Amino acid sequence: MAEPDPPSSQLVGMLATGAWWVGLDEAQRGRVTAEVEERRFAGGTVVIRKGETIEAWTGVIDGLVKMSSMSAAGKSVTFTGIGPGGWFGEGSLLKSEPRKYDIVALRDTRIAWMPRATFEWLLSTSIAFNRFLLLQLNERLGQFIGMVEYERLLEPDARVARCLAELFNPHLYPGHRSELEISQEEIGYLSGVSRQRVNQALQVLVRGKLVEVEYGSIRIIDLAALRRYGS
DNA sequence: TCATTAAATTGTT
DNA sequence: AACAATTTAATGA
Repeated sequence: MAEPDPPSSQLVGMLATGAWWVGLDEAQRGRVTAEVEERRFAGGTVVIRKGETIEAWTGVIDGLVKMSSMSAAGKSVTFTGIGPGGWFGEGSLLKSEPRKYDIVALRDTRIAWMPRATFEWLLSTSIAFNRFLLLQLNERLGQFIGMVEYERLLEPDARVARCLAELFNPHLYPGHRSELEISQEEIGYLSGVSRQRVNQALQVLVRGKLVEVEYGSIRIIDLAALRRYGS
């Protein structure tokens, strides 16, 4: 389920795409590389369960996870998806609180696992790391504020559009990706829309030249237009 | 390399 | 939710 692995080249590459990495000196980079490990999760399995005390800062190397909450009745509500290059869990680490949401792998996913000690050490020694966290927290705040709006007001087309825009947020998920391997079913999970409706919405977005759809993947053409879609 | 088959994904109703 | 069509992946000759 979650067996540690020696650091792969992709893990190192993923670390290097983070904006905070550039601000670290050699010694700091060395310690981070030595202490971060890689863990694999099969699709559908829980990476971090709601209520668990978090002992690591975590980032997506490869794959896709969703941040969601399950009601007692078994209904799940998804808050956001996190793709390659994205980090999460800093909130729970900073507050030393148990996680408030489940993190579930939507498909086979490799996670970069930075122990709490490493995280706190970076926090107390690197200004670049602090700046990165501030930016990330601010981005997420904006993202969730926007979500309150779209959860209630927007029609399905717009919800899918904004969901995609979030997935390609350059601050939260760096690396100049314009294409993401994600099925329409997965987009449905993330945006709270049925797969069939996702299909319809995507066709509208394709006609509007906002995205291109290929088998099993989406390419973003006009990110700015996706962001403001429906408002 | 090519053909066959199974599995995943998409498009439609 | 069900179904058909399409694409990909896996298998073996």
